[in-house]
Amino acid sequence: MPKNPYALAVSAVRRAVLNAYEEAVVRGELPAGAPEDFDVSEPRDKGHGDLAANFAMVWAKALKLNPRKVAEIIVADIDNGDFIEKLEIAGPGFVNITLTSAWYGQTLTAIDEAKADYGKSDYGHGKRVQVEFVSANPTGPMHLGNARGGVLGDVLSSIFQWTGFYCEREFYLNDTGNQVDLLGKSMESRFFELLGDEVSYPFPEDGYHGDDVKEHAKAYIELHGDSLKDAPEAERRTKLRDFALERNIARMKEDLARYRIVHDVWFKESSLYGEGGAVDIALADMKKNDAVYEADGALWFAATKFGSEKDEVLRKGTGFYTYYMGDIAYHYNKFVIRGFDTVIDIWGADHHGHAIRFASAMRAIGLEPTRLKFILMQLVRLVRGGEIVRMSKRTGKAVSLSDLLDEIPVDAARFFFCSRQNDTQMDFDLDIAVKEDSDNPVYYVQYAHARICSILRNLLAEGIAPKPAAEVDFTKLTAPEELELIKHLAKLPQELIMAADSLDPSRMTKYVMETAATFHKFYNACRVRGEEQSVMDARLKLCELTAQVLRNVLTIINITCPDRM
RNA sequence: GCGCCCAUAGCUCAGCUGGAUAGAGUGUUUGGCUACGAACCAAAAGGUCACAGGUUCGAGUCCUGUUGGGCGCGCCA
Repeated sequence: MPKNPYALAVSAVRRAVLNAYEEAVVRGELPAGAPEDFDVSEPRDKGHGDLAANFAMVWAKALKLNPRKVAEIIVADIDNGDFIEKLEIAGPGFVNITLTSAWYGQTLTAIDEAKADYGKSDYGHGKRVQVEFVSANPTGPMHLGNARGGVLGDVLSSIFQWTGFYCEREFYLNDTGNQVDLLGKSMESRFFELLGDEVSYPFPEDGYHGDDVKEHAKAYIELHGDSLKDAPEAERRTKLRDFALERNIARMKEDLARYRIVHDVWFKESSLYGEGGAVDIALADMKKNDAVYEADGALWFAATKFGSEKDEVLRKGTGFYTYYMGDIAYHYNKFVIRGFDTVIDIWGADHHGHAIRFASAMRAIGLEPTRLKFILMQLVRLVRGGEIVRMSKRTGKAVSLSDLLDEIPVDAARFFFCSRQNDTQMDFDLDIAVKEDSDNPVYYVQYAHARICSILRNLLAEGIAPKPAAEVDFTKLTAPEELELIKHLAKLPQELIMAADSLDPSRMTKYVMETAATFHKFYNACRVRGEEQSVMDARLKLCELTAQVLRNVLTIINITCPDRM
């Protein structure tokens, strides 16, 4: 498994401090009873060293001593080990730590050993995680919310895979229920229209008015003729509905593939129903837990017994199950039947009420609610020329994912949607996204990579290639810009772990932008070509490894990493 | 009415889960290529972190209230 240089430094510091404390207690210099928990992290201000520890301030209260006094005692007798160069007491009692050149060298060596795997860890210990995302209604084209959720889910899944989880990407296909029936009715109406009968089946008031339905109906007639005209109504609607669904699903898969998203599983809602299906099993469980009752001709979930504010209908008076029941059965299937340890559902923020209510459903089927996590995305608004864009110019309907991809490159779209935290509302500025220059952050990052490739090419043309890490003297790297860059590269594995913990893929775009910025600063401060041999070797290696890190992160975000641009 | 989310520089956003003098990008002003890619870098300017309390060594970050914006409260999905 690749190393995590940042975590190694942090734990080395922590161990050294705790050891020094134990010895101080034995000598009677400090009282026992200090809490073990304290923070070792990178200080905000770079002038405060590579790492800073706050143990003195955390302990001061418990030990009834002045924080600076505590710090002095610990620092006076600490064993520096391999990684700590020096410790300084500062401010109210912070201890600032400078790391040794050995640590910097080991960091670069670790990256060189792991290469395309650098960043990976076994943090997840193979735990099974499922990320369900997009799950767009198959009654029409995907919208911008799906575009945002698509990238979030896709990148989050990659983050889980990089941090040692087993992760599947899933699309929940709502192929049954009112909305889909309405699609069947809309198809039926278009079908008769095309056959010249506009009166027998008037278009449903709340039907799907889009041209896509007309096209589906036309295609059906071209393929199968008009035989359905005389078929029983139910059969006709079902056939037309399924035909439209299949075509919509195929189109969604195409659009998603174009967007570089491939789901492992497309799970059909309809498969939950029927004899012995997940609905039956989950319902039996709920009955066992005394969670259901009948009233007013409907079957109810006694959600108030499980923490909700009001009860919910599971089976309507019509005999059909509600979406809620389907969703309970679906999650029963995920956890109990398929054995996922954790499930992440990525939904639009308009579903947050449902997300909150779902905790009681989890309890009712005997599952710990925290195993199910929701990411609720706020709305996306398109902005062009300072104005909010509501409709697509071409179709007059809401802007769809494929409309968006017609207009801007996939790299830019993915990077942009991944660059904001999911709980913020976001404005997508088309003017910037469409620009292929440095205003667009994705090019800033790609430029850094192309620039490094150019350096490597130029030197290779002169017969100079990067050497293996073991043959490079990294102690030659001493400039602040060099050390900053190495420190930043060291953080990738930890950054991935934090992204997995906080379910926040935007950390990766932030990280890679900072990687690019840190490199550009180094580039402007330090030359590679023409320096003394050992310095050149070290800097060239640093360039090569920076490019490697950029590639690894861009692979996670799944955007291209050009050698030239 | 009740519930969830949000509010940080003119604009778009960070702020490492409570740390030291609140940071980037963009826009404005200025400087840096006969030297590895100037799609870059450096500097200046720009702030009552919506408002008022509270918690503690320490609050943009946590708790309460207020204001303003988004969303939700169905035998819809």
